[in-house]
Amino acid sequence: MTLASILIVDPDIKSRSQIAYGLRELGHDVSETHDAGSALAAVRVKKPDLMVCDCALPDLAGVELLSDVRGSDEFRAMRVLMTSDRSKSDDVVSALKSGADDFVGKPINMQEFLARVDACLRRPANHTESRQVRAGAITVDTVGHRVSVGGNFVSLAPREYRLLLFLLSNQDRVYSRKQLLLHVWDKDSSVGPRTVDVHIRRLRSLLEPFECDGYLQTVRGSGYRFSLTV
Amino acid sequence: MTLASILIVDPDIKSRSQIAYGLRELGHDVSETHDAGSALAAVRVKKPDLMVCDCALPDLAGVELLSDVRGSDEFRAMRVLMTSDRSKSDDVVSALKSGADDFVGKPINMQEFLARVDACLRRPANHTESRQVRAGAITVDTVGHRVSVGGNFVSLAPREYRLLLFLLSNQDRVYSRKQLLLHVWDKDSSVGPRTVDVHIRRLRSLLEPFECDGYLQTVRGSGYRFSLTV
DNA sequence: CGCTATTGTTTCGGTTTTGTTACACGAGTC
DNA sequence: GACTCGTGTAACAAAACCGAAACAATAGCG
Repeated sequence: MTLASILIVDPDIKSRSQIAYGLRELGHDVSETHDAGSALAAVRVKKPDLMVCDCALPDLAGVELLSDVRGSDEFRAMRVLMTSDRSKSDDVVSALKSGADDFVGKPINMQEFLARVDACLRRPANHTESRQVRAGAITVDTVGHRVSVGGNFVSLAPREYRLLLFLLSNQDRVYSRKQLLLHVWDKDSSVGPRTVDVHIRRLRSLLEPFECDGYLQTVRGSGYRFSLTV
Repeated sequence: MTLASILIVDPDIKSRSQIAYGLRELGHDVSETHDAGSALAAVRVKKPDLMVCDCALPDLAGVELLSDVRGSDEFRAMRVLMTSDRSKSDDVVSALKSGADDFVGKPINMQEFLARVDACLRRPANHTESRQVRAGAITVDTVGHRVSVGGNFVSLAPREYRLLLFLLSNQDRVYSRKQLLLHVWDKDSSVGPRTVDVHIRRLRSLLEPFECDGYLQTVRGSGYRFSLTV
């Protein structure tokens, strides 16, 4: 990643333009915003490789913006380098703990800053997707598309997999057949509601050898629910 | 990585013991050395997860020790955090450029230091462009573009090689045909998705004599995956 | 230029998956 | 207890999907 798209979030025009200048010198594609709101908008549009963000923003703490980004599936992989006044030494710790890739104190030493930016971009993305969804003995590896129950791999048909994953990620909630069709089947598919029953049954019989079939619960008159408690 | 094995390389007893104390407080397994020579020996024996190394060593520049480590296949993955007197501002840049994972200036702010150590350990190993990629009996030499299975060299066509290497370096992940086309074929090439099937098949038949064809797994409805576990 | 290795396409056939339907069962209600 | 509605179960047929193989196009090489 030699040339990157970088977003600077800093309310202070002076340091913002100083940073922007240094990065543009190196050929990076730089955008600038002054608060968290416009930063989020810019992130959605530009999908930058790196966000350089000050800890003190007018509308939201920089660390909270960071948490927001790390919490979203879509932008979790984006690198984030936080900055802050050197006097506020707590910021370093809280920024790094919240998942910042690096931190640079102000006033900025441009040589160091650029070296750290480079290092950030060179590194493989850190905060990768959350892989596993778990419930009791059941584990679903969403990246490897694998399901294991009590350590044994269980092979599921595609639709069974999607159904189980959906129910597992939304435990303790009842879904009507119609709702399940909406979420697990294609939105426009015209499939009879009894189809859901059949798939629930198939899932149950697959989970039965491990005594996990009870987690798929029928709610008479309403639909189905996944829950560990009876 | 909550508890780590950490090696401190610093000629100055004071800062060395200060650092060691802070790390031990957190429960890490800490060793100490004072120069590059004993550091290399210690690295070989202890295989630490992280080396904290000062830039000014009596027998060798800290940055050169870093380069040595990064140059070896065996220890490339070790994290390295460099330290140096804050006045010597060049050190930051040269350390990061040489592949340090992070840098902290002295005098050390212990809170910041520990947060940065944590961040280092949390991150996936960075400098992993190792010469060899391995999985089970399969070894891919990325420099010599050679593949051996159980000691026997296997000759692969270019595309087969790229496909195998890609899947091997991303084990246990399912890739759709589209994704594979994106990664293994050229980004804009308009190639039919079934082409992937054919290449998977060819790879399988090449691996079959060594009973490794099972590692290339079909995930019905989703794509393919390389995995050592069935 | 001609040969060969590589690469992509297509077709065919078998298997798995999937939705439907028919029927049995069982809980709740009167 | 009998009736009814909703659900469980099993069998079946259609559709989707993948593996295998044959074939065509292309590139590389002498």
